[in-house]
Amino acid sequence: MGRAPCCEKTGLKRGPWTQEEDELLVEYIKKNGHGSWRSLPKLAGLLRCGKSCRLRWTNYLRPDIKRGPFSPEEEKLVIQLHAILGNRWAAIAAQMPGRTDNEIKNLWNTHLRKRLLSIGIDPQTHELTTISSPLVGPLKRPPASPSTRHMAQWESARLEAEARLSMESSILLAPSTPLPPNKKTNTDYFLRIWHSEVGNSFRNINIKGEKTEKIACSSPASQASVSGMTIEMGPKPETELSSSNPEPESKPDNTSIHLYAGFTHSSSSNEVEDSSDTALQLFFDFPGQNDMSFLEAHF
DNA sequence: AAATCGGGCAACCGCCCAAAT
DNA sequence: TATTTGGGCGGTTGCCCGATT
Repeated sequence: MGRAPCCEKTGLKRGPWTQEEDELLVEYIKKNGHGSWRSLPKLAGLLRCGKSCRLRWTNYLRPDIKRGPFSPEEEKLVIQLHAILGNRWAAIAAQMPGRTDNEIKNLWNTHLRKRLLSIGIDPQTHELTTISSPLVGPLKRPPASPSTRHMAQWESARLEAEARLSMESSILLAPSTPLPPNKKTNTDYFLRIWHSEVGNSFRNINIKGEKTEKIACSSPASQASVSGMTIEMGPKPETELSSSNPEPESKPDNTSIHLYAGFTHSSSSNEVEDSSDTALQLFFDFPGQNDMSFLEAHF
């Protein structure tokens, strides 16, 4: 079953948009909204494919687009979101108001990818591609599935954020100990993403039966009881290492959060080591200090 | 001054998915 | 239920322009 082309290719203009075309498109959308992209070009008096109009609008003409170079903070955010979401540019763009998926994709392909490569970080997995060992020299780390890694990172972020949130709420109960502003941002940021459509899509994938894994946490081993909620951090108990993995929405009970150093994955014990990987470190450090410094140091 | 090279970015292509029929 | 259609997305291309030779 073939698919009909989105529009007639003949007689349509292609290539760069002229100012007149831009004006026609903007004027039409301001008056009528875009409605059906397929019929828009004819109604707006444009000799363009509907797809081309949509692209021009969403990537260039939309009034809420923030143009200009990316700030170091934005670049940092792109790297961190890419570590979680992979090449899902639209999902990354959704977390960065004013930036388009195309812009972010271009930034990644032309700048960030090369930067990561040049400092020995695999831009797809966000892992160090070589680990130097004092005994045997550089070691090649075996690759892990990107989807597996992203799920694990999602889980890590969510659980750490929830743990922080519960700690913060207990701190807030004691007015004499004000909350550090950066901590609040961390929690809100990751919980916001987790509860967005992006996080939801990951939860849905999980429900559909995709492989899941226990989560990572680089926090030191400790245990705290906060407002009736137990937060465990540290090495994972042996009994749980072999158990099947929980669906992200379902915790063992609603009063416990377990943050283990290292995560397991049913298909590969190598991935237990991933808790120390650079991407996670990058991820958890956001957005307090300027952790782009590790990149800047190389350039 | 001219030719070549390389980076950046806008735009296109084709696939996927959900809604409509 | 099967098929069609439109929108959205990610990968890729190709043009433009500044830097270098």
